[in-house]
Amino acid sequence: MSDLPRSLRKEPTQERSRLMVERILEAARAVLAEEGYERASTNRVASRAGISPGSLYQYFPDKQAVLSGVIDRYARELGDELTAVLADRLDLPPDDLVRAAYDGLLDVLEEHREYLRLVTRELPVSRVAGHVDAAEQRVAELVGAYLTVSRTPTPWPPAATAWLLVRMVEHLAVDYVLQRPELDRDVFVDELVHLTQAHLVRP
Amino acid sequence: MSDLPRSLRKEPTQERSRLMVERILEAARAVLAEEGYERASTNRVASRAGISPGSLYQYFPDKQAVLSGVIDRYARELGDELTAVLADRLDLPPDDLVRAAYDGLLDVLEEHREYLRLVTRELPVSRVAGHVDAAEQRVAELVGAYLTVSRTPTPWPPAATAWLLVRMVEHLAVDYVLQRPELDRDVFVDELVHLTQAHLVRP
DNA sequence: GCGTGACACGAGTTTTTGCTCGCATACCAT
DNA sequence: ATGGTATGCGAGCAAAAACTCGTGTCACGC
Repeated sequence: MSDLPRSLRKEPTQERSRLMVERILEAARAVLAEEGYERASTNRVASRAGISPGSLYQYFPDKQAVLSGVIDRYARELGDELTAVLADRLDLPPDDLVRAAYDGLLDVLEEHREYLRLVTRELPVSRVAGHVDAAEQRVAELVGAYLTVSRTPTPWPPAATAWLLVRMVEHLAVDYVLQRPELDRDVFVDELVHLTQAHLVRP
Repeated sequence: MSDLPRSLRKEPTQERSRLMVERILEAARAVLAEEGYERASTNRVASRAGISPGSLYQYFPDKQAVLSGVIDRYARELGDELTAVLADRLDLPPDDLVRAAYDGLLDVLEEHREYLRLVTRELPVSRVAGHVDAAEQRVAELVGAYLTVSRTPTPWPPAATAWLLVRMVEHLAVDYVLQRPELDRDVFVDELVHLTQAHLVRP
């Protein structure tokens, strides 16, 4: 029932109200992306959505809940796609797996480039951290589980290795997508694979 | 003289006014760190500094200038220390250089942990980007110059190699300092060195 | 059809924001 | 001392913010 503790003020029951929540979140995303964090006021979001402020507050208890909604949806979406991409490639032979996974990762990030910029550049990280951490956690767990199950020999405890690899690859991949440096994509992916193997395979 | 184009409204000439600018920046830093970005209003900063709003606007043209001042000072400070630490170790034998540099890097970051959290977690990155980019640029240039001068064989153009190394090491080091994972510091530094060499030395 | 609750509205309240301005005080050269 | 300039004050303004509430509309079960 009310399993959304303070994220939504009331459960939308009719179809049009579900659509209303949709419009609000979409408008919030657009305002955030186009006008920045400081100008993302509830009034502006409502106006952009073509609705009245009152309607917004019918579903969201406060401004923070609206922004959280945007981030949450995105983090969940991206987390879903990432874990799906990884899971999809889990049965490949280990030699191809890492490259295929990073290739898929870049695809997903490219696809959500705009949204990625919004969450990582436009919002104060502290407001995003909780939601994004959850998504990162899922990926790190998946990686850790794979390392354990596949009995890949790891130089560190699997959790620590997963931490390092996920952090390293994620940051580099996000920077690559957002900054588009003069660096061929295949060369870049090769390097991610190379670095990963360098960590895993010790002399 | 007026080499601070629009950052300060007027050049503080007397001693007490220089102290006032100081108090404002310190108060802004404290409010930002303790209460977060949204609550960092000019009134609150002035009140925290124990001065009047009017005095704040005597030196800063607008709110943005105050926040910029905080970030700018920090970015400059950190950039100075980082380049100093690196430059200091530039004459070490290449085998020790990288490790010594990363060790120094971690020292500097640890030392500024609070400030680091403020700039990387509390502020919208888009507001920080310009200032931090400058500091990162200095470091990347230094690394690129070293690679060129020392005739270190690089798999990529020096600029691209510098980009990858700086991004990788910086992100991992910042995450390490801010998240304090269960990972021995020496082991971590060793790994940074290992990864660096893995990139530089190709099979 | 019709009544009842869900839904949407938007003018309006209250609070906070960024910022100014007239006036008081402190400083320094003379 | 004295005058002028630099500095500091804080009440207060206009704009914008978050959020409410009384009123009206819709849609669905009966």
